[in-house]
Amino acid sequence: MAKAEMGHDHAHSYEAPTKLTRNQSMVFSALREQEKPLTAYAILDRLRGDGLRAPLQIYRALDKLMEKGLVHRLESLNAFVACQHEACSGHSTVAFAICENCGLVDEIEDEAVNREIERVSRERGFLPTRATVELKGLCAECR
Amino acid sequence: MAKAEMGHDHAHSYEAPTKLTRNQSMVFSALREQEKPLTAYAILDRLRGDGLRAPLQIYRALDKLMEKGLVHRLESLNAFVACQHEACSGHSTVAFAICENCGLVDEIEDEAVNREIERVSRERGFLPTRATVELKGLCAECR
DNA sequence: TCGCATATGTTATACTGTAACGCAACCGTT
DNA sequence: AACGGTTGCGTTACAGTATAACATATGCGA
Repeated sequence: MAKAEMGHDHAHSYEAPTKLTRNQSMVFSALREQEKPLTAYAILDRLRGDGLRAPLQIYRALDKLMEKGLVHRLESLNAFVACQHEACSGHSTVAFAICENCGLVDEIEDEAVNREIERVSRERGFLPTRATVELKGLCAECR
Repeated sequence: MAKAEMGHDHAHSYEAPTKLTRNQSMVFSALREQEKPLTAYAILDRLRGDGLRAPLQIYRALDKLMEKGLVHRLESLNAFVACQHEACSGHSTVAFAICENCGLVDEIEDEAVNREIERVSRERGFLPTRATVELKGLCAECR
């Protein structure tokens, strides 16, 4: 994955792997250290010692990290989690299985689920650009 | 008191239609008059003329309406929409196709999508209690 | 270098949702 | 009808989530 750190030649076919800024890498680290999803304000609390003070600093970093596919937002929790794959470039839909007991999140990429979502959209003439699939329940450890 | 969580097959009949309270029916009417989802505060604004003043009045009514299956919450919008079926109180998962152009929402109940979600959960030992499936894109009219 | 796009810092504010309290209406039992 | 439990209602205050607006700084390409 070490790629084009010194962007000299722009082959525009893949997404450009840009280096993270200081705030972005602090926010990303905070999320990676935690297995569980964190709200923006929880991230802020962890980073106050590192000089971050305002929610906007967190939200801006999160926006960029999501663009890069390094972080996902869990709509049903208003929280954010580090991608468990190698940077989901965002093309394929991912589902999240969220344990209501321990809080762990499993990131699921499943071909058949995506295919059925595509089919049901097509059947209705709906042209999807983004899908949110979040399951709440009990994980294998907690059930 | 305990209702069956799954496999409750009232295909067409509506079940135990408890009467709505005054606030509940005002909130429900506000949602039905609108094709599009409304936030709690948008509902409140529409009902100020009818004597409602506080967000909590809206949220309490919404909670009950969701319990009854008359209203759904759209997590990705922080908004609420009237059920398009006859009270989805059967706990089958519904998906929502949300048009990013016109704001219309199509409520989709699809067997195959649900089956694949069940399967992928089972494969990972995850025991789901609730699923959120929300698609963003362009509806048939707007594409 | 200049110029532009992006990143940052800060303050203030908007939007979304609950806690806690007391009172009122309803309902099933005496 | 009186009691007592449950649910609903109204209000104030507040917690939690997210963005607007503005100013400054930093990096990078022409």
